[in-house]
Amino acid sequence: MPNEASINALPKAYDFGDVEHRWYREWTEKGLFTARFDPGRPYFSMVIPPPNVTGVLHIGHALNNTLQDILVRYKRMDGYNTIWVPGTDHAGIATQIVVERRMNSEGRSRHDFGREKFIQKVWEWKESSGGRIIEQLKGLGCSCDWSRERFTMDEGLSRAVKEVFVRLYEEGLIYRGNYIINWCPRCHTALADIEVEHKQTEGQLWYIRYPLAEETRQDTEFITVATTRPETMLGDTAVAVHPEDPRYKNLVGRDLMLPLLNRRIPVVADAAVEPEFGTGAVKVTPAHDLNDFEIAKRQGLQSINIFDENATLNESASQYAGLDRYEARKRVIIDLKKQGLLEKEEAYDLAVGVCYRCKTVVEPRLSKQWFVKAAPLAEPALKAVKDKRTILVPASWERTYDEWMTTIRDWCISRQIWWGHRIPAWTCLSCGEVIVSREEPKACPKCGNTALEQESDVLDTWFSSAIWPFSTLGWPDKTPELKTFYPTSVLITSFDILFFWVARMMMMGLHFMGDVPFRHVYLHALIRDIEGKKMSKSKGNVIDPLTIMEKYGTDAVRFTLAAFAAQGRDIKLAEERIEGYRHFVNKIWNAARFVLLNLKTSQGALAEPAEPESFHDPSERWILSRLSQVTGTVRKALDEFDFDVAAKELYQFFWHEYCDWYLELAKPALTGDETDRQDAARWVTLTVFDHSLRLFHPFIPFVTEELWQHLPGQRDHIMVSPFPKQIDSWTDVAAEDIIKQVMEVVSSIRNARSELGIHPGAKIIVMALAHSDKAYDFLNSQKKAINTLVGIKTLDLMSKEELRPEGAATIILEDIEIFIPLEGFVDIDEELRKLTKEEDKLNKEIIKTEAKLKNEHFLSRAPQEIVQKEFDKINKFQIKLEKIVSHKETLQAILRS
RNA sequence: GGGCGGGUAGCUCAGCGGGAGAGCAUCGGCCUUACAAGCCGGGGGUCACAGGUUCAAACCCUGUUCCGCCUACCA
Repeated sequence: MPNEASINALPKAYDFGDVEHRWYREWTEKGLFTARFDPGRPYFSMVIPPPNVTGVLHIGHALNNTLQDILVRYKRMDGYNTIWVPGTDHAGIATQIVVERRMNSEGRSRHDFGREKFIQKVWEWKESSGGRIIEQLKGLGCSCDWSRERFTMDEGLSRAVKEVFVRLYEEGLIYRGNYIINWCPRCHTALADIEVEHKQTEGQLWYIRYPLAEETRQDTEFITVATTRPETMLGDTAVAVHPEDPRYKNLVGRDLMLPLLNRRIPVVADAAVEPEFGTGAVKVTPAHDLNDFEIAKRQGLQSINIFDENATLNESASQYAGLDRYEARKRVIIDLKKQGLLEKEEAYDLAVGVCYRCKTVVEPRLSKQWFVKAAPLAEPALKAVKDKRTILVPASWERTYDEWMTTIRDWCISRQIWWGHRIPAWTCLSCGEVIVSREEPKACPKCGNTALEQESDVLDTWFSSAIWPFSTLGWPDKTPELKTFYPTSVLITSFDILFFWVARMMMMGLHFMGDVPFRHVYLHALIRDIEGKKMSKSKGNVIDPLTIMEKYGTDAVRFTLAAFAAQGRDIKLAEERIEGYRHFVNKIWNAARFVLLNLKTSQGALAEPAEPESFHDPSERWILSRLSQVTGTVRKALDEFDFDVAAKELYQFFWHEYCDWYLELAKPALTGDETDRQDAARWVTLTVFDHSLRLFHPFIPFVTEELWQHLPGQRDHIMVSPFPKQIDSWTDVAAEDIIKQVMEVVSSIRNARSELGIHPGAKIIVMALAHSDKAYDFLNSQKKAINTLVGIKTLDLMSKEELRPEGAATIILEDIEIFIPLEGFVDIDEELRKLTKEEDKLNKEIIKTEAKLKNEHFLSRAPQEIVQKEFDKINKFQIKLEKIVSHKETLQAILRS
């Protein structure tokens, strides 16, 4: 891009269309995203939360990755060795469902293909349609090191997964066993506890009579049990009561006849039974309920599995076999009613578990699965956060993290699907020995038999995600990446996967790397619609980032997300917000046009004046002072993950200080013919603009790069230019005070003009009376500036002796009075009304302040500077009040005459 | 049942001990040669309610109430 500083190069409005692609391509081609390994520099590293390979960019991804990109761009500009490792997740269940669905639409199932062929089909799908989200992340501007992109199923990561599994098994931290797990009848697989969502549902509690077996009946005919799932009675193997419950004490040990199936089941005593609930007697279905399973273990009861993988009743349910679970429920109730065994039916709310992928109601089911022992891994992970080796931001999540880590249960990691990391375990068909190994074993090490069968289950996708921070850096090899960039600096993710992912990475990172996987974890909020509801396709309230990026530009979307990313609060997003920030991007664009127009130059960089502070105008010293402060604020905010603070500070500064005031103040100097003044103004105008662009760049990379390239001087790329630093020598309190006062005078004149209904273009005369030498000097030196900003004919300074003009609108400031003489224009009654209003307000303030100052406690206990402030305040009020009263008298005199 | 967060301008939210703020919306006036996707100006709030601590409370404490979310094996 040539450095032609010509406004002709910039159209009137920002058209982001080709700009975004052009710069992204150039950044990539020049390898600017590639990790840096310069010795002697600090490092900054992140791994991306890998999106599902089936995924499409949604607004949550857009937020998550915008925040990451802001940080990494900031750190890269600030001189760090940066790496941002991207990649995707193989998403076992989700991906398998996608591919199966395609097959189903062709009337085939995965079983028609068989395991190997099916997996091949998934890979084919992945190559052709998967990873679309990667392209979308590029569209978002993400500066990931794409040369290091990983996939959880790629060769290296698969090797890491195998290594982790084998080591954990050898250490006794992975085991296999028969337990109750959550079974999804739709996905045909086990799920981990946290993969089950609980949905509050209106259900019923059915009270069923279980008759005592005939020969054991004595005083009692039956026991009534209460259940929300009557169909599971078909798998009952006992009824349990509390051992101390007097109602049932004499029944323990007797037999019941299980209705409908007429099977004998015993009454057992178990302390887990809550006598207060229901009837105090519980039906025990060990194969389909966790509690019942525990009771059965203690009481030595058998388990009867009554469901198949679809949650359809199997042959154990005899006459009910082949029925779906809900169909079976209806039939069971009808049949019980017929036999007079249904005592009553109550409405009852309960939380049913559903699969987090497909929302199907899960079925607790006894089966043989692989588990990770959680407690030994959780303990160091818990401690690392307590010791602040990993800092959670916002810190309020620590409590939740602690809670989860201390109540954590073993993690079921086996899944009965095909797409995923197949568990590296083999069973000897001859002696039953289980062999876990990195390589496929040739023969059983115990009996030597060569007939071995590999475990058909695959691992939970989160198992491979848990090692992402080091597997992506090359583990188990000792790579330079691993050495340079682990532990990663920050993980940015959404709080809803704190348990699924963050906690498990903590466990695995500490266990295998001996150090935490990240120094900071920044947990951002969820994006909701404007009513605070979760966005979902079914509700139709989704904001699609791709659509709005196309409509408003990527920069506008990014800036909006950053500006709304306040810690600890959900983001309610509406499209209008994005539109607002598009206007802002356009404002920057137009400011650039102005700046370039006034540089009127195709020359090289502007030289910095020898001693800027010595001859600059107050407006110039003021804007440089503000720039320096803002730079400090932005840096601090980014360092503390206050993205919204940084974005809003920049917005406010650029628009409402630089554009609204500084550029307006600079116009006369820029367009005038005093060379010195012009040079100074040009230098300041350009310097502040240049610094602003760089401060903005992490937020809005495209427009800033485009504009920066138009600025004069030799230019590389803004994304690798230094991030501005606070310059203390630019701080200038005196200049800030002057400009603050200019603003006050200007605003008050504009206000009066507007309220008087005077056309803004009318070249009126304004007179000003100073009540102090300081005020006089101020007016004298700044009258040109005031003139420029208000657009008046002249600002005349009055001497104290002069009479106040009659029939003039009057503005009373602290030690300045301003008159707009407009005979006939001024409504004296209206003026009096306004003055009285202001008088009342002042009186109220004075009374309030006086009360404070009369309070001995206040005088003795409040800090000295606060007391002084109150004295100053009342002083100021009184001076102003005097003038108001005096002016009122003048007006009243006019009215009387 | 337990935990967390929140009720501040019409809307979305900052502020979290010392004179109530922003953006958007709204109303009025301006095509002022960077920008009408703009400029200038205005109106609008017992900071959920009730107590308490303090010289001083939107801000700290207690209680009440309403709204979110997370968590939980009472069948």
